[in-house]
Amino acid sequence: MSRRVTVGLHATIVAVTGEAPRVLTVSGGGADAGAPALPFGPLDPDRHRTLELGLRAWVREQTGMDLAHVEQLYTFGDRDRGGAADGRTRVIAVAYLALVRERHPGAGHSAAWQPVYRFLPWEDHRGGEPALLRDGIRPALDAWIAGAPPGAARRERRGRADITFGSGAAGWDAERVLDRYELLYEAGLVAEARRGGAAGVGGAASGPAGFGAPLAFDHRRILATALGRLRGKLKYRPLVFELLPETFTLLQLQRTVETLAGIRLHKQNFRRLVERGALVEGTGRRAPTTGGRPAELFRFRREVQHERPAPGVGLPGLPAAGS
Amino acid sequence: MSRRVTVGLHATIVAVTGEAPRVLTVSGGGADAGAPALPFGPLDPDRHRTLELGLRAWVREQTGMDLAHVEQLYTFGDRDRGGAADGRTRVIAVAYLALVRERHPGAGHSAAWQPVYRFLPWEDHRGGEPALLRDGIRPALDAWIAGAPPGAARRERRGRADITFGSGAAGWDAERVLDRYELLYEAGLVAEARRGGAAGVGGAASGPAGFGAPLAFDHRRILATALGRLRGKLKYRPLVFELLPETFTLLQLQRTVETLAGIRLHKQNFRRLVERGALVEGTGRRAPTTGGRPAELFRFRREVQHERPAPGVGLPGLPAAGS
DNA sequence: AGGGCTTATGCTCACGATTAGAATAACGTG
DNA sequence: CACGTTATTCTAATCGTGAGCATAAGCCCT
Repeated sequence: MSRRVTVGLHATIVAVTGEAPRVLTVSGGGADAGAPALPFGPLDPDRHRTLELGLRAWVREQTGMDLAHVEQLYTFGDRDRGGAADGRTRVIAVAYLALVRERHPGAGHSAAWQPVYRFLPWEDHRGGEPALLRDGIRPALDAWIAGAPPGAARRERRGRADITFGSGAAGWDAERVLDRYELLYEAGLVAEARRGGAAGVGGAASGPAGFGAPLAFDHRRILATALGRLRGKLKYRPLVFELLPETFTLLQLQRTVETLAGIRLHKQNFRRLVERGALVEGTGRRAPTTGGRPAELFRFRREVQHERPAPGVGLPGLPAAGS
Repeated sequence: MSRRVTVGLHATIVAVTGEAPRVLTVSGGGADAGAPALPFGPLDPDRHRTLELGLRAWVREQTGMDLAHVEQLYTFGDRDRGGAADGRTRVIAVAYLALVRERHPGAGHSAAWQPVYRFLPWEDHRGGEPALLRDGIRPALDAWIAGAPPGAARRERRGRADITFGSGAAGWDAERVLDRYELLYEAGLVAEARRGGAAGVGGAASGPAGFGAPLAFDHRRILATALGRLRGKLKYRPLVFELLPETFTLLQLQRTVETLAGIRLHKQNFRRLVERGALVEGTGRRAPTTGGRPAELFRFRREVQHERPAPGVGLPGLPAAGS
């Protein structure tokens, strides 16, 4: 007879502390060699009036945390995506992104904050291109490209690698996080690729470890989706402020954006964009000094959302939207 | 006992013919007074290996059409979203956007192409602001605003109306299709709002008809999501070419973009952007004349996708992305 | 054949926005 | 009080866009 369908609700909960973006994880499921997992739980059609409410309930239960900003990311439903306890249930995953300010993992829970760049180390370009990219990933990709039959197939692989990892004429596109993860997956360069095919086969793979730390199930794919979406949305929605305290200095704001975008920004121009966009207003107060001239504390002007069509912090490449 | 969960796969299939964007509909479900519906069907966990394959299977069955470009839009899961035959099944809807070139509704099927702007008439600004907006919607929204208690609540409503319908300082933002539909829904200005609350209550509402033609279930919300996504994505992905024949004139290309974006564009500048972006290449041939100097036929350069990070057709407001 | 209409295509000019960096201000410390 | 550090202001060069003028190349008509 027909298999049952279950809908799982998955949360990518992101905070920024100590100049690193962090994601909240719980201890992972059995078959996946104990890799950490994102908080998740099945939709209860009786108790959960909406998907988002169900997600919030599960997160509260598993991490003791109440979410503020929540948005839906994507729905994953491949038969072999894993996540089914037995083979008789088809598990669909609806993934969400949540942004939180502080890092209180809620006492009495096993949840822990992990640096996002542990799982996606090739995404952090704040100190220039990571060595892992030059010494590890690009050579491995070159081998993968060379592994295709000459001609169209090989050109195809090279084209994809060039555009996603910014090797060609075009530079690094910070938003293509998911494209990069999926390319590495296809090339067999992340551990999850070797759990491959049939769900429940489990067990760690032999051979080289793969780049970055793995997550349970397809949760690293979800994380990549989340980071890509977040990076893209920073440009036209004032999302950063969900991650910052009530008042902050412009440098704090800039560092938070840089942390998420994984690139460094020009200080003076960043300030100008933020101020011209009227995203913030100065409180008279100044921040405790950290070695130099004390900075003024600013506050997010929530009104912008009702004034301008696409308020966001400027990221290079794309000029600020909404004249 | 626990209700069952079903996953529905919904397709918003869009084509552009005769200077109008069109969406493929099938004859609607019973409870909704025969309003047309989008093609959809439940995920079969045994037969459908992926959600997208399931969608394609349902579309082929209901419309005889094979889809090329397909992308996921959003997953709707509110308990009261309708779509359940009985009250004992919880129906989650995964919505997709598909783009097709021609308009062959597949013989022997009840499917039919409907102009998108029949359902969202306030979205077509190619001939200036539609009269419906000035004479119908804005006054109705003003009444809705005035219906809130004075103070914060009323300011809140006015702010939302201003930003979504572009009444304030900021102009019309073509991408906010979903925001506008949801505002009209909340204000009770679309027919679906009166089917309200409990699923299956059905029956047409009394009172004024509401703006635009309704669709079954929450399918107009899905359509609004699709149009908004499409408008946004035109800017940084070469999606238009999925809707055009193999060769086309630059004016055809421009008209197709205008049709979807719902606004008119400056001809010379549009050409410049398309050509500078190297999105197209001229074939030597020229199109059959339509009254003036014959135009050259162009072809989409598929290679761009492997050259530039964000190739798309230029839309005003936002400069073309990807230096 | 030539004038007039229509659409295509090429080009210019003004303006606003962005990039990059110099210059100056304000604080703590030795 | 000079120095290191961070904040903040300002400038110059460059690029991209918005708008419109001018020219080209077909058709139709007289």
